[in-house]
Amino acid sequence: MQATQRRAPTVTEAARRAQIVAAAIDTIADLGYRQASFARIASKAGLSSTGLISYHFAGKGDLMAQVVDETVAAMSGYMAERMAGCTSAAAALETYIRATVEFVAGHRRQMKALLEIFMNGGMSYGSGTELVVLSPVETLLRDGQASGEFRDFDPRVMAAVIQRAIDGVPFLLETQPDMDLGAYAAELVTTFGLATRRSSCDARDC
Amino acid sequence: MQATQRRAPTVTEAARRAQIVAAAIDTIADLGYRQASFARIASKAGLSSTGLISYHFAGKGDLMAQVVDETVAAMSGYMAERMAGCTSAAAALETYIRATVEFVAGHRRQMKALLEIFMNGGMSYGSGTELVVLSPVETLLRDGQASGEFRDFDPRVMAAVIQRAIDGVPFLLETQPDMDLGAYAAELVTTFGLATRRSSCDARDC
Amino acid sequence: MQATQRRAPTVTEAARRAQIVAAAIDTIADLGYRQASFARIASKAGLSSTGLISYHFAGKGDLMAQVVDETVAAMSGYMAERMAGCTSAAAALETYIRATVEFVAGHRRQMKALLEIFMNGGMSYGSGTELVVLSPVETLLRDGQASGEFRDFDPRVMAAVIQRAIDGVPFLLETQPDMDLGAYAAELVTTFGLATRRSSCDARDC
Amino acid sequence: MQATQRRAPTVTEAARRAQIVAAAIDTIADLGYRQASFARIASKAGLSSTGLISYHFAGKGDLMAQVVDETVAAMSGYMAERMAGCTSAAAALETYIRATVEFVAGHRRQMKALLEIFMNGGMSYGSGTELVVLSPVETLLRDGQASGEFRDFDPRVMAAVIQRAIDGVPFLLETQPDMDLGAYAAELVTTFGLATRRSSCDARDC
DNA sequence: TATGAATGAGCTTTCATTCAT
DNA sequence: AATGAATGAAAGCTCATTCAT
Repeated sequence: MQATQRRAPTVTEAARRAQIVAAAIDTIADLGYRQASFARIASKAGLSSTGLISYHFAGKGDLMAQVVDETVAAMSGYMAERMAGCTSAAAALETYIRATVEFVAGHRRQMKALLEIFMNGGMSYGSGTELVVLSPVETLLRDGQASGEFRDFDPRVMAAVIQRAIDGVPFLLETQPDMDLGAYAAELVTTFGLATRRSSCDARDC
Repeated sequence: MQATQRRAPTVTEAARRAQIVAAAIDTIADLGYRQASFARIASKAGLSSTGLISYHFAGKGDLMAQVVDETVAAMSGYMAERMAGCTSAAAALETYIRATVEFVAGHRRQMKALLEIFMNGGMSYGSGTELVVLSPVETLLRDGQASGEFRDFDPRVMAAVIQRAIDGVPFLLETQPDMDLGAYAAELVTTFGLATRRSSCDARDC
Repeated sequence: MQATQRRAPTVTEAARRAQIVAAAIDTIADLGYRQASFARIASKAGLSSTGLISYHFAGKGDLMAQVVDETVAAMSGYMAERMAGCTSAAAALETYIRATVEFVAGHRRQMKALLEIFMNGGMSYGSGTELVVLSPVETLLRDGQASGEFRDFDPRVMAAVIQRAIDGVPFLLETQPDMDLGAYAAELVTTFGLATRRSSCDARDC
Repeated sequence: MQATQRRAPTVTEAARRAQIVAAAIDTIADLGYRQASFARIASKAGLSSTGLISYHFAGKGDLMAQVVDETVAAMSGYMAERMAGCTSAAAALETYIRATVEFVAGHRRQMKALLEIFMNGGMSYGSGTELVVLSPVETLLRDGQASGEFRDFDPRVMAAVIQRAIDGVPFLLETQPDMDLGAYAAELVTTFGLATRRSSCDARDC
């Protein structure tokens, strides 16, 4: 019952938990959520017993939640760093797209695991992702509309569209592993630039 | 035996199969792919044993393939009807978006089941979706570029973005069940209209 | 329940039963007893339903008993013909060995099926074979001892040894399918000639 | 997990495995291979679930292989001890026959199980028996021929005949449980003595 | 006489979890 | 803190058999 009542974790415990979480990510990425049994995760982690996982985590759901938390935290940190210093909303959007694509491309195994968990575990896509990940884009879009940079559209819908375009990267990579992600990001930047900004004609008084 | 040698199916058999497929869709939609065991599907269908499912289908994969086939066939029929008579590529794109959103909204359970199967079963998203569902959009976009209606973009990337925007409807509906789908479709039409068409400035020789 | 209460079988019924028995032999010979399910037998017989087998036979045991009966009857007929006209016991033994080896070699599928059933079905080797097949050899040996041709040995033991040597042919054929069965029979004839006959030295007053 | 990665087995594990193997032998001997399901073996072993068998053995094939290994090892040890110190080939053959009959008679349940597995499991009689059990006799016979003790016969055929005569003991015991095995062995010794040795007439220059 | 349909028990295997040590 | 052992439920699948037509 160690994992349920939150006390300060020892160093050893933290290390074990991290090791197990890492093994879980690897296993899910390699074999998919369904094949990622405790037995296989323990095997990949070099653990002698599945009981050790049960000992450190309250259950399978708990372990998966930790995988999600860790991955989302990593992404959040990366994004925060990259987004700092953006002046205009348009620039922020471009940065957001490029940075996210880059992160997704550089953490393919984590993203695959994340996706598998969202689709498979009880964790619903809506309740998890939308609140944590969707929001920043929507905020960004609202800011752009307020400042007059962006045309009038439903920010929630546009945010969903953009987010899903970015989240689609893993799928594309599965089909075309050698895809040029810089080009992909550039396409998205152009596309959503055109889709969001006030018409350049208007701007140029046509 | 039934499932191994292909004969002309009897009326009774066709009915049973349809009943089982329907129960499978319901079960998957309600409980998710992982919980959709033969036992639960049989229970939902009011069958006496899981053996009857094995009797009518070669295995779980076969049953799931039938679910996919049936749903895709329904969507294809619907789309074919709606797409007929589109003259310009832009009109075709608009119709495609509106029709697909409508269909998805009107067949939420089937779409949920479809998604679960794609994510979970052996049926890979890439091999399944891309060929069956993604392709028509890409073709449409290529046509528009060839005719000069659309600007120069990567049609595969744009197709993926559009398709994912549409496939996202079920997720949005989960969060906001009362969402105005007509408005959503209209937003998408506007968005991808702006994103794809040759700049109006160019058209007016700016 | 047709198969349990013995009435005169119609021509059609006899044909069906023979067809099913033949299919059972083929299936067992090809796949082994364990894989020889009603489904597979029906499939090999070109039958539309396993129910037809249940209709014609009281159960799986009954069907297997028919396979045994039919094969044993065929062998008995063949042996009776070949054994006719043997004068001395030694000649009879030689003929018995050669004829049985020939029959076994010429009906490998039936013999394989027979063996599988004996080893697998409830039908015990002792109760079935010993009474039906073992006896003639024992009788033959006793006759030879009575006439003074054969030395003094336990006829039951010798009969068992001879019979098992012959029954071993299918096993040898499995390992060495191109084995020369004539040579094998000749070896057995010599071996059991030496083992059974009164010493030639004694006969020649050494 | 246990069954997949080979570690040094603990005392407890070894005991459990031995217990399960013993229960498997008993079950097969009592009910035959086909009825020897994990459920029945577990029940006979007093285990709480079939899962425990799967936990200790990689599968049914693995368990059966252990049964075979254990039995063959026991027999090999017994035979090695008994065969030591045989000088002539004739003496070796006699010892082999007597010792094997004794062992078979004293381990009827194991032998029955062994036979059932050979006939039923994937373990083919040819690949298993011929190499492990048949060979020593054949070698022995070849040695006797080389030394001039034995007459000229096909050693493989003779070995097969001898081996099958010995393997037939369980069947005979099934019919006549009170059979005198010493007498049986003596009969075999005499029989195969006559069948193999160079004619005494030749020896005496007849 | 024969068929398609249905049944329910049975199979091996995998699983997350618990527990004594 | 960690291990090996054990548990029992659940999984997908096959089977011989029954039955209405």
